[in-house]
Amino acid sequence: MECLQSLADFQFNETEEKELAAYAKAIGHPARVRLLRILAGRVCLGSDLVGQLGLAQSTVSEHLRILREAGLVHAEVKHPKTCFSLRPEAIQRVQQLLADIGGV
Amino acid sequence: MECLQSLADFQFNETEEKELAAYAKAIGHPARVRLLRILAGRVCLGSDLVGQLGLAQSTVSEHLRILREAGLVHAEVKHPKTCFSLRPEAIQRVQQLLADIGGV
DNA sequence: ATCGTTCATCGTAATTTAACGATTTATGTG
DNA sequence: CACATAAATCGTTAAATTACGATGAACGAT
Repeated sequence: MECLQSLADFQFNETEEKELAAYAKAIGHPARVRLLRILAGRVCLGSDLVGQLGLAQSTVSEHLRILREAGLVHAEVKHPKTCFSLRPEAIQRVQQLLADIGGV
Repeated sequence: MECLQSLADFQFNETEEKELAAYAKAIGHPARVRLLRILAGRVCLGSDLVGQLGLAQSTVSEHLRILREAGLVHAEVKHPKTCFSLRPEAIQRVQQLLADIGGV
C-alpha cells in the first residue's frame, strides 16, 4: 500500500531538518521560553534573569548556554558581568522554516 | 546591580511558556521535522513514513505519537491503517507565539 | 595584593528520551 | 474462523537532559 498522495516527489533537506530541530530543541523548555520572552523586551544581566526564574544560578547559566549555542541569544561579556540579548533574526529564521511546513 | 532596562514591567505567562515549550520540544528532533515536512504536502499512511525515515517501525510510531500528542499531527484510524496529516493551525500557533518574542 | 561580584564549569543524581526487536491489537479478507 | 496487514505497545538499553551545590575564573575596586 502507498501514500494517499504521491511520495515520489518529496525531497528531504537534512541540513534544514537539523537546523529547525536544533532551534526547536533549544526553545523546548519552559525556563528557556521565559528567558527568551524576557530578553525580547530588554537587555539583561544574568543575575537579573536568575531572579525571574526561581532556579539556581548554575541552572540558569546552563539554560543561557543552550540558548547561546543555538544562536538564539547573544552574550556580551564585561567582567564580571555579562549582557544577554535576544537575536531576533534567529527567531525569524525559525518562523521561516516553519512557514515551509504549514505556517503562514 | 540590575537590568539595563527595567525588569519591573515583565509579566510572565506560564501557560504560554509551557505551550510554546511543548510545541518546540515536539518539533525538536530531525526525524520529527522530516515527518512534518512530508505531511506538509500530503496525507500519508504510517507505513509510507517508515520508508522515508530509515528508522524502525516502532521508532517512527513513537515519533508520530509525540507529534500527535503535541497536536501537530492528526491521525485517522481506519484499521489496520492510519492516515496521518498535518495540523497547519498548530504550526501557525507556534509562529504566533514566536512572533510575541522577536519574530515578525 | 586581597576582596567581592558575576558568571561559568564541575561533579553528581534523578529523570527523560531515543532506539530497537518482539509482541499485541484491531481490522478486513479468504 | 483463520490469516494477513498495519500500527501501537511493551521491555530493554544507552544516551541525553535537568537540576543542584560547590568550586573556579576573571575582573574592578579597595
